[in-house]
Amino acid sequence: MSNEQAKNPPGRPRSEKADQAILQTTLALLAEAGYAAISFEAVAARAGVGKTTIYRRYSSKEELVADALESVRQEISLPDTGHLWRDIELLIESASASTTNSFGRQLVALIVSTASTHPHFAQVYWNKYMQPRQQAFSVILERAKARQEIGADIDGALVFDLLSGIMLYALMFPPTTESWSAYVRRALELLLRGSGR
Amino acid sequence: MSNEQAKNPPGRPRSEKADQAILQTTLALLAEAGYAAISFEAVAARAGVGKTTIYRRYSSKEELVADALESVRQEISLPDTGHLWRDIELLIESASASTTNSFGRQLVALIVSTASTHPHFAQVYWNKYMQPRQQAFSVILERAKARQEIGADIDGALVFDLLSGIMLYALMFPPTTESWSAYVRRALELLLRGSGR
Amino acid sequence: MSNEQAKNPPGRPRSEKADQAILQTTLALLAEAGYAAISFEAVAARAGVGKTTIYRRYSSKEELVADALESVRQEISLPDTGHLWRDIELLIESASASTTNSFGRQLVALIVSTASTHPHFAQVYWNKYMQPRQQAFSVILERAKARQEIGADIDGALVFDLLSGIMLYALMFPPTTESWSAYVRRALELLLRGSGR
Amino acid sequence: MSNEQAKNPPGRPRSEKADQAILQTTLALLAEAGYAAISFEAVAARAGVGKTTIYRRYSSKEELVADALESVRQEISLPDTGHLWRDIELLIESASASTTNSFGRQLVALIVSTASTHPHFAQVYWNKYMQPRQQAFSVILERAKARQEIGADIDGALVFDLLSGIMLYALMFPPTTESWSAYVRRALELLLRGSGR
DNA sequence: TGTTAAACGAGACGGTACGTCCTGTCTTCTA
DNA sequence: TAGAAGACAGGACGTACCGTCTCGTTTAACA
Repeated sequence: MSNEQAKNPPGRPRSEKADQAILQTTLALLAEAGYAAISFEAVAARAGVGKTTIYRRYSSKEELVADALESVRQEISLPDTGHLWRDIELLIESASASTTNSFGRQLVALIVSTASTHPHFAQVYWNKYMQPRQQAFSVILERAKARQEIGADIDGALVFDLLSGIMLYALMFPPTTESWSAYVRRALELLLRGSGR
Repeated sequence: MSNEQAKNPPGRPRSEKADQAILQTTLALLAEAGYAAISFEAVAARAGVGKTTIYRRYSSKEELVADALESVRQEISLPDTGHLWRDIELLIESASASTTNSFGRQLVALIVSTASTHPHFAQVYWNKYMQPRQQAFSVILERAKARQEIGADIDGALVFDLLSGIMLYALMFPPTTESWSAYVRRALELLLRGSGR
Repeated sequence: MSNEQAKNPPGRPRSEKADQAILQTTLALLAEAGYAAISFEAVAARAGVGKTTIYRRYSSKEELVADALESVRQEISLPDTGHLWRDIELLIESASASTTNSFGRQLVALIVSTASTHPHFAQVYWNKYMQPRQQAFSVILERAKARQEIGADIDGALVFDLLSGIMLYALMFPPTTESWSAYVRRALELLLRGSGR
Repeated sequence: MSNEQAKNPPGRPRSEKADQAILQTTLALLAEAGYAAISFEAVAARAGVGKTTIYRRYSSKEELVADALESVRQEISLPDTGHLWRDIELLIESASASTTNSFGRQLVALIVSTASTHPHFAQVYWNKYMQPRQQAFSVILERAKARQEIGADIDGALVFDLLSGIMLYALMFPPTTESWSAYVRRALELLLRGSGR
């Protein structure tokens, strides 16, 4: 077949070094000064790269940042202590840990900021960060079902979504009468109440 | 008493007309072209007002928009059909209605966009838009408790928050396998399941 | 007769104190920071006076400054040593003295700056500063004529004008090969050469 | 040799077209509306050029105008009729001609206005406009000396300066009892009196 | 081993918006 | 009715980025 093998285009190939410099600079700026501080001009200057070189790769700030995020390695640990609550506890703790550092905070803020205006952006975040966690959560609930800690009819994904939703919500409108974590725990209890734990 | 009567400050008082022109122009731009299209320059030009006049009142775009939002009249209807589900249905419908028009959409997007970077912003939105609805929701649940449709121990505010949270969440990460409303309904059912409806 | 006596206008009379404050502040600013630094705003602020109060008196920056200049007391000394050259020497020295201090320098610069665009301005300067000196110079030359130091047909005013002219000229285009005063002296010699000194 | 050949700097070179547009617009504004009407904003708008493009070249209005003046072509005609007075007559006439048009008037006014505050400005004017005329004048006097119309000891440059000076002076303080040209002629006669014409 | 064609860094281009300053006018309260 | 205080519409200032463009210079695959 003709295009089975991607033929090398003529001319000088894209510089891998420039790729790296651009992405790393983008992530660095994101962590240090936030999304608003990212501009093609700033990235180019700091990465020691021409503006054209960036425009050739990305046609908007969002594309650039999305790609930078995609390049970050993520590892999800899947706790398995044999007890539903302890597993969940560990999961939340791990999520919390990756959100409290400077980069994580900026990242969440960024997602919230641009989810509405740049859906593609949220898509990347979903695939890369949320979905794996949703699946991990589901696995944990399946194990709990097998141990008959909770009812078999409960929808793990939905519980995860509700939990994520209220975390998001609490981020925008922080609870005033109790701590953030107490609030989330209360929500979790409500969610699992009917499930005969 | 000394400061019982607020004394007029010296000098020409702020122009009420300018106040109005600024706020209305801001809201108009928000509805028409979105938050990003709002600039002091644009508002000044369209409102027929000097830039200085705006800067005298607001020191940032966010302050300006926050004040504009605060100036919008909001009315919450409190349905009372005698049936929990029908009441909730009506409430959701009304919320949905005020979100589907151009201005509402821009507004929600804006809140989500800036909640993290400008907490004050979210505060205004909470006081003006969310809290009244939370209270309305609580009233409806109280009535349902009185009719023994649901258990007396359920926390209306928390349910409202969880519901709002998942709506927000679904806005950022739209469900792929089912419709938005079906998804929300499923969540609501899960929430009220343990409550002996 | 009706208007023989300037009738007091109704209402509050103009404040003498404000008059003074305005003029002095104007002169101070002129000496300190130059003509360009003078603005109605700046004068008002520093004089502790409303902008309106200044606008009521002067309709342009030039009027204001012209009036301020007019308020400065000037004294011309008329040297009479019995020798033409010594008299001229003293006159030049005195003129030079009143030009070398900060205020004098600013003043001359100002006149040069605005002579073309604001003739009225130069008029004030002429009446107040130049004419008296021209007359003093003429008197000195008349005395020299009486002593037969110079010919009777020489036009003192014209010589003064030529001398002033070249001083002005030398101010704009400073001589490069000799000192300012040597240059002026050379000119003076040329001017009086034909006059049998 | 190393720097014999000026190496091209990296990056896109300055646009010659923009250079021209800026200078011509500056001269046009100067001729039409005077120095005060020149603003970076106005020049940019009318020249169809970004403000930045002008700021990249000039850091002040004065620099800009100085360069614009420097770009104007000037030709000095050197009359040679064989008679001193007729030559001078022609020279003055030519100088007068180039000063009576709109541009010339603005130009002289400008020089006078800013000579004191922006010496560099006067420098350009001197090199470009005055010096050539001073030299032409000297040549004419030299010829007159050769013809023995005037004494050999007369300093042409100084006479020129005195003449220029009184013209300048008469511009600032116009003669009240006689015409401008009669006044200048009288001065010229005084200057050349001792020279046995 | 050259040729060639695209990518590269650098930086200028026409623009838009920023936030500050000043202008000349106006509107209020106080004296 | 003058005065101080200060708000008003307007407009220029000088700066920062935008997204596009034009340079001279690599850099590798193809001829």
